[in-house]
Amino acid sequence: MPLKDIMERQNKVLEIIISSYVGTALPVGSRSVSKVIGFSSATIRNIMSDLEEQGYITHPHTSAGRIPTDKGYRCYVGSLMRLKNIKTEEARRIDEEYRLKRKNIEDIIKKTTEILAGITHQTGIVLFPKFKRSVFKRINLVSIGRKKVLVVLVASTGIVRHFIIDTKDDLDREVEAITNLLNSEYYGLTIDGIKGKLLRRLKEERDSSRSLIEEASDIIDSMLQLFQEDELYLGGTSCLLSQPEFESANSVKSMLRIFEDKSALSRLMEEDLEKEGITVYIGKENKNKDMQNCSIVTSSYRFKDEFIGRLGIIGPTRMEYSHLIPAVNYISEIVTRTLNEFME
Amino acid sequence: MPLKDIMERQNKVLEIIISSYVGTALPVGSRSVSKVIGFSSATIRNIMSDLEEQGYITHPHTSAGRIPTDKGYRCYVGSLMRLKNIKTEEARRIDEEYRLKRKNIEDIIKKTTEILAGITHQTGIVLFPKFKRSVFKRINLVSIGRKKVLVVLVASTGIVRHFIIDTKDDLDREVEAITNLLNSEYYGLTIDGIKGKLLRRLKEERDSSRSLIEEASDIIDSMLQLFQEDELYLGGTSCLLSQPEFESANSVKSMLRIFEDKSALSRLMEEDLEKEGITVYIGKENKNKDMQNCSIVTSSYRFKDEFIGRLGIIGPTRMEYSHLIPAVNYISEIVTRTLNEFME
DNA sequence: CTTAGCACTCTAGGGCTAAGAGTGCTAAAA
DNA sequence: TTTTAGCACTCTTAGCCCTAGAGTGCTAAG
Repeated sequence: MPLKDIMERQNKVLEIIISSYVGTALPVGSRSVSKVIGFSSATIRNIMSDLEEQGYITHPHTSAGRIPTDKGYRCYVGSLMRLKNIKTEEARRIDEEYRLKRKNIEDIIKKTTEILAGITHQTGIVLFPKFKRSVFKRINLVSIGRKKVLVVLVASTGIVRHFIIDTKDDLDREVEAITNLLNSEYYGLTIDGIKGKLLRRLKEERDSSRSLIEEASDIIDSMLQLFQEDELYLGGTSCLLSQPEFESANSVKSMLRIFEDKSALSRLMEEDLEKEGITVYIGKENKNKDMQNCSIVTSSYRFKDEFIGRLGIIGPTRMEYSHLIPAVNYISEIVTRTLNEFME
Repeated sequence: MPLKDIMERQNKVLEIIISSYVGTALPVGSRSVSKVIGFSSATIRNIMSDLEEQGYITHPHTSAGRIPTDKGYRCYVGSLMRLKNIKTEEARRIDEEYRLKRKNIEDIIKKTTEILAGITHQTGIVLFPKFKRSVFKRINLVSIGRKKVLVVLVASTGIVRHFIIDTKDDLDREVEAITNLLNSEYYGLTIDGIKGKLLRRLKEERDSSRSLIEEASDIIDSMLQLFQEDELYLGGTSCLLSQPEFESANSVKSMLRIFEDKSALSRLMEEDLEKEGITVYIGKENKNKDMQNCSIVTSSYRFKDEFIGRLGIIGPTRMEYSHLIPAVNYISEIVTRTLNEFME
């Protein structure tokens, strides 16, 4: 038999093993594969033996069937798998959710985690839009007490951030002037742009209207601090736990550690922010130890052709990639559309 | 022996059982109690038998020591327990955390969940200050596009909420007028007050400056919606899980369900909002099934003598009440002070 | 009322066994 | 040369029995 056919048969067997294991979480024996593919169980055993040698599948123990390795899943996701179209029923449900008017971006993002979880039955993850990356649209200072000013920032993406600062002097009268100054000076710049421009200004105008500039400088400092923060939202953390891989308390705990210390997840998503399309990390491909039994499927969403955030799911490596990858993709497109529509 | 002494000895034994069990999570045998109290193990067994009959302790099985029942803990918390003073080291740590300048209330509240968890080694819970209950201080409308207005609300407590509304007309010019109108009309009222006043206004001025009033009405509607939401923050969800009661995956899952569906917890805390001092719910005293292996210790925090929110901890019924109750109390006092100072 | 003594109960853990699932190898069949 | 049938082998799982140990409850004596 020519080499091509051997490969093809191996692939077919691997595919059968994976799709069976993904559904049942039970090791797959040669007999059950033989029923699907037509060859005898002995032949299948030979093929399986080859697949195991090449590292695509393993044994939990001698007398058990085979289960896919991370490498097996990777091969499946990379070439074997046929992506399924998202079900019209699901698409309808998603569309419906986003058709409802939302009152701010936080609202949209939080809802998105729930939708991700609801559709995929995994835990939904959304990295909040990066304020840092979006351009500055509007600042408003509101005096709310003696020497207390509320600063409200609006980015072009519609993200709003606010913080309260204590000013050196009572600024009640000057609030409007500073607001106007900041707005006209910095409109349309990114945060980095604002910072640069501010520093130049400070050098040029050492003497004139000093206190105003100083106050503005304080405000920008607070802003910069505020934007360092990553915000990561999770949804459907408990629906995951009905999966058999979380029968042991230990695996549940490592999952919880992931959920609680969000920094690892958020770093991971941030690194891939600029990546077009879907990214999949399978098991050991994750650097974080707690995540090495998990797969993570993510995709970035955009605002006016700029990637501003990323969303996806995390679950056991045994997940229905062929179905979930299109789902994540679809949701990221809808989020993109919704955010763009939200700001017209 | 007079009745009083019998009672006293029973109490003493119950206290020993509880404080031992709280520390080790191991059933307490008669011999170990006898070592502490001086009587022989046989005597202790008699006393234990009485305590069991009265429902304060049980057996996991015949040949095991005793463990406290919910009723036992209740009795301990209600009368037996001697509250310990908070350790100066802990108090110092807490004070330090709150001395750092925070940039907004969300920040303070989130930090508080972490501090609660860090000090008590349970999961920290904070019910966000009720916007509904605080009086209106400042509203700001910011035009951020054609027919899009950002509404920023500031309550006297310093809580800030924002939402974006679509207006019927392009309001760019009128934004300031509406802002001023709303500010002067409604300053110092609660939400309910604003609603009432608005409705009266609408009736009186059927003809004059109609569109203005209509716009204002829209805004208030969105506001009212926004304040229905409860916000509950949790911290230290995974530190709990090192406790032996969470060895079984099932118990972990029911805990996760509590964490994920926050509405039950938040309802519970809201109900007790007006209660002075510490509230403790032990095991079956909780109506929610998932919580029946847990105890919840909470206390309200205030703004200017008004209860505005509530904070506390949730953990296994086996917790060090004598130590944790003062800790929760202390933190609620510090949060009260911090919030009041934050707005002077 | 307290205590010593003793029989009794129950759990946890180890060792053993049998059933079942699935493999790997070999030799025969296609 | 590839496929298949057959069979011995391995390993897990569940159940069973047993023992050691912890702790009780009861009784009778102090």
